[in-house]
Amino acid sequence: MARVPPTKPRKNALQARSRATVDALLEATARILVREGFEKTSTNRIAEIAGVSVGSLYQYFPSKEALVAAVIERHNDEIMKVVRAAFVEVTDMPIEKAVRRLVTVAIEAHHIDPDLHRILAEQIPRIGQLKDVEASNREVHALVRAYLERHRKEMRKIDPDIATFICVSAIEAVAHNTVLNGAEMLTEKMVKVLVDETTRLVVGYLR
Amino acid sequence: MARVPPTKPRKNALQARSRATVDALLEATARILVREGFEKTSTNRIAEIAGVSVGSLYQYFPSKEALVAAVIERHNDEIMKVVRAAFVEVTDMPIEKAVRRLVTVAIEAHHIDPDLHRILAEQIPRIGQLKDVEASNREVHALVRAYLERHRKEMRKIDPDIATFICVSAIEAVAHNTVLNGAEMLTEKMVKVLVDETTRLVVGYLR
Amino acid sequence: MARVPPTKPRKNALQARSRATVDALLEATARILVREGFEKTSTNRIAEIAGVSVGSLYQYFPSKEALVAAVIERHNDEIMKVVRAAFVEVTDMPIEKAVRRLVTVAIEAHHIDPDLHRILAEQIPRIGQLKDVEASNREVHALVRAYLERHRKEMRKIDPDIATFICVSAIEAVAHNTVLNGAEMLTEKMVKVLVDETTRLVVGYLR
Amino acid sequence: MARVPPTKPRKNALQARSRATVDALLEATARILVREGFEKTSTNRIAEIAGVSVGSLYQYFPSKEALVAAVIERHNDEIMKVVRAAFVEVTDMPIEKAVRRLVTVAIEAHHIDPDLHRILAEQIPRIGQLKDVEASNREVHALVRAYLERHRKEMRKIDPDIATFICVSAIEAVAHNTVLNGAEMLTEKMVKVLVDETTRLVVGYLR
DNA sequence: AATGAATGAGGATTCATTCAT
DNA sequence: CATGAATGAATCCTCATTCAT
Repeated sequence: MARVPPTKPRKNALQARSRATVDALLEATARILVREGFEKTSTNRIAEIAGVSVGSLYQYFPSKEALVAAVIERHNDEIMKVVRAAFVEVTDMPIEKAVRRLVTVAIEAHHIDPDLHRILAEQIPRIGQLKDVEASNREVHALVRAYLERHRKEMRKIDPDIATFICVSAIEAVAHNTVLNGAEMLTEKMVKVLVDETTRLVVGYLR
Repeated sequence: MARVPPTKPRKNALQARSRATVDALLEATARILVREGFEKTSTNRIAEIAGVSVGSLYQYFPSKEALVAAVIERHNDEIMKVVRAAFVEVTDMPIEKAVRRLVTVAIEAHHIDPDLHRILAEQIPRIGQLKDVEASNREVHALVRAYLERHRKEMRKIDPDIATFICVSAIEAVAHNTVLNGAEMLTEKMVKVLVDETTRLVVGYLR
Repeated sequence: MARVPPTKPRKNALQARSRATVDALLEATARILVREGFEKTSTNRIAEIAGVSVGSLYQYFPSKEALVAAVIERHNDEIMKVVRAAFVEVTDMPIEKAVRRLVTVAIEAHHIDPDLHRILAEQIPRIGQLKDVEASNREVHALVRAYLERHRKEMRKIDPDIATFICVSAIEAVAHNTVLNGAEMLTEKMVKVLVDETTRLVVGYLR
Repeated sequence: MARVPPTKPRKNALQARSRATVDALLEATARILVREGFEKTSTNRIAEIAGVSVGSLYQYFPSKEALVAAVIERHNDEIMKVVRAAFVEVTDMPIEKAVRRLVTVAIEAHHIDPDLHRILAEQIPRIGQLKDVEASNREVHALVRAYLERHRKEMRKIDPDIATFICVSAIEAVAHNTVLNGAEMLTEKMVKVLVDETTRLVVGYLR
């Protein structure tokens, strides 16, 4: 059995100073991750950039992986906040409007710190099972499924699990590929076209 | 400027013995990659598993990355062979039949050595720009686009680039997520359902 | 463009413990250099002899060359201290007495750790331009030149740069060849003869 | 006792083809030595540049050092040819004229392939005792000594060994430093001045 | 709590040399 | 004789982690 590094943060960092240190560490990790890549992200360098000693780093995080996991978690939380809000907003909307909104949010969410997003996407498999990310995935599926069941009447007859899988895959794929293909130079018009088309793709499928 | 390790193979290994060595190295790399992950894939270990000395490894590959790049290339070639054949087969089929065939092939192609596929998918960004993979992406886009233009009359009016982007994203997403979600325990029935649904998704969008 | 290893020390080692480590490393390097030669001087061996881990070595020196450079520098400093003192002492002496003193000091200076001196002399070109050594060379030239100008009246008319070049070359050559030819078995009497003759050579030339 | 690599050439290479191979190897070694330095001079690279297989290299030279030794020897021979001729020419000349001629020749000899000369000068100590070079040194001393004894009457009373040591040192030093200090940009006028001055230095000393 | 010096296993890579063909 | 593929010991260097202060 391969030895897997521990990934849970060491303390809850309730104190203010601790909190600041932890933040600095996460910030530093994210920055280095983006600028240098995972291989070159060393704990010594993270500590240095965070303006903290390595010793302190290990006071709060038991391993390099724990640090990266925490960064992933933080990023994931940000995205999920946006996503959850969207689902609240969308609950009672008719399919077409709802899908349009969700697609828009999906693309927006993928554009929160897109460089970091890209790097993290690569690292997630490496860090072992991120409970957090998996949970988020499941949550998204649940939310979509719930919406679909609630709006069953607007749709053709269709297995809700399959439909969820297909819809989530399609929307995520567009959002994901959009980040990859030069996230920066994305004009508003192009986003609109993408949203229109993806909405059509999904709605057409559900009806 | 980040220093990137060289990724071009060193010799072309025309002789039989050389060819065998190279093959053994690629096989070993693939196996270790799958079983231990990229970080733990060391050149010494690769050489050992390949039953070859490290020196020989470096005779043919200038770096660890070059080795991984070659494995990626090989895997990519296999996939592309299948994909190209599918497009030939599909050229004159009507949309519905063609999409169904292409979706099927996409899922099949992602299941050629699915564990390796998963690992490689993660490594591709790390290895720098793989000319090969990018070229394949472009080729797939071109093939889809060509098909769509040829069958324009069966479809609603639609920008061919956008349509290509959407279709490729959707099909790939399903295929990709299918590998990730336990490729092994995929029943024939489930595949059929997935193919049906994805076909519906795409065809519905194009019509 | 040939890649040249970095040669600047990494930290200034202000703390006492650091200082001790650095000293041990330099000492070890010097010893191995003398006993085994440059090629066989490996960083692992240096660390071992210094009673320190390789990691610590690289905490203070970015490369093997940096270590050797530091040893050269240290040796150079020792020599220059003696040489500078000699020039102070000599400023107002008449030519004959001054030259005699300088020749004596040159030979003595070359005999500070003569084995190390020999090895280092070989390595200096290999380590790239040692700012330090070049600076010392220039300084010696400047000191000689200054002396000659100050004592112009005791000498025939002569271009000071040429004279400096000739005098430095001659004195250094004798000192250098003396170390090479079995530094150990050098009797006092022989040294006296050498000093006498070299003094005569130089003074004869200047008058 | 340190293991020293063998330095004697393996065969006498009487055959024409052999001769050509050996020449190509020596030429290649010299070129790489000059262009890349000793560390980077590998036997594989030498063979490649020489257009010969490594195997063949080892047919003629038992080790890398043997190869370098042979290059040194060849260079040394060239220099010694010139030097010996000079001594023949000079035998019956009066001191002043003779010294002037010898100094000129010394400078010229140091400028036969000066880049190679520089590199070799560094390597000679590393290659262990080069019988050849030592012999040449002794021969030069003997030639000088012989000349001095023959012309004793033109000189003051002086121990011939000491005188030889001093003269050889002085002349070599000037020649050596001249190569080191930018051999390339040496004008004829500067050479003349150097010769004049060095001659004066040495003759002044002997008289 | 914080510090940062020290650790040392481990990994990538080179290169002189051999030897089967 | 020539070839060049194969060898593998040896080397440099990194970096996660610990622990005395």
